[in-house]
Amino acid sequence: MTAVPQFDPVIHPPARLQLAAALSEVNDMEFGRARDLLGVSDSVLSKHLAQMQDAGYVRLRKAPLGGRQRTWLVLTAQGRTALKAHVRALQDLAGIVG
Amino acid sequence: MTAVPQFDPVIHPPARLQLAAALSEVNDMEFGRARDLLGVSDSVLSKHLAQMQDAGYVRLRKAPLGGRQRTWLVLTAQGRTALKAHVRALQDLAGIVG
DNA sequence: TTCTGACTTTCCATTATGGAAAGAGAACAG
DNA sequence: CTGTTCTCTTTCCATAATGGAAAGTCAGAA
Repeated sequence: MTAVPQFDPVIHPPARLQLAAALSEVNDMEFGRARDLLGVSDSVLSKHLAQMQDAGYVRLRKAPLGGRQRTWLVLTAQGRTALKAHVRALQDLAGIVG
Repeated sequence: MTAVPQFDPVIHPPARLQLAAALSEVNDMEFGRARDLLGVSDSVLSKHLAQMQDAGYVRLRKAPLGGRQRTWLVLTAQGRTALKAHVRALQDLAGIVG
């Protein structure tokens, strides 16, 4: 009996919403940069990424940089679509407010 | 070191965001109607309302209707401002996505 | 082989959210 | 006046989410 539109639970939480939005701006982003951007610990980012991967919204690409292995985060087409849909639902609210 | 904008924690959670948005459309709304709209129990709505009242975003007006006492929910000016600010932050993300 | 850097996973604490049930106050029935 | 009923509130509990610290993993450096 939920008369209101539901939001995507994978994307709605602040940390993941901000991450998805940030990733939508670029082709990819380094793990460490994303961690600093969100202001969370390694473990926390890693766990958020696991959820987003399970949903198929993010893909991790591991490649060496400066000798060391680094992880690059990429928003998938599916992730971009989900983000757009979520934002559209929010914009509907925006429209309501005027 | 949070480089991303923060959302209003009182308004961001789905249930309260939807409630705030719904209240922004009308002058007031009956408790029971809001409860059905959100699809939650009396106790849950009551608790969400308590948080929104603490933040000064909602005011409860008790008045009789059909003999019985009813509670009407009203979004305060402060609540409307907060909702707008929150929505604007979300629209910035929307802009990012295109 | 050992050490390091860069994540990942486990462990634990805190907080949020939700429902059921008990409470509280007002109005109605008798 | 007393007992009920209606309409929320508050309390009690259970579950899930989120976060950090610390331990674990793995590839490349030394």
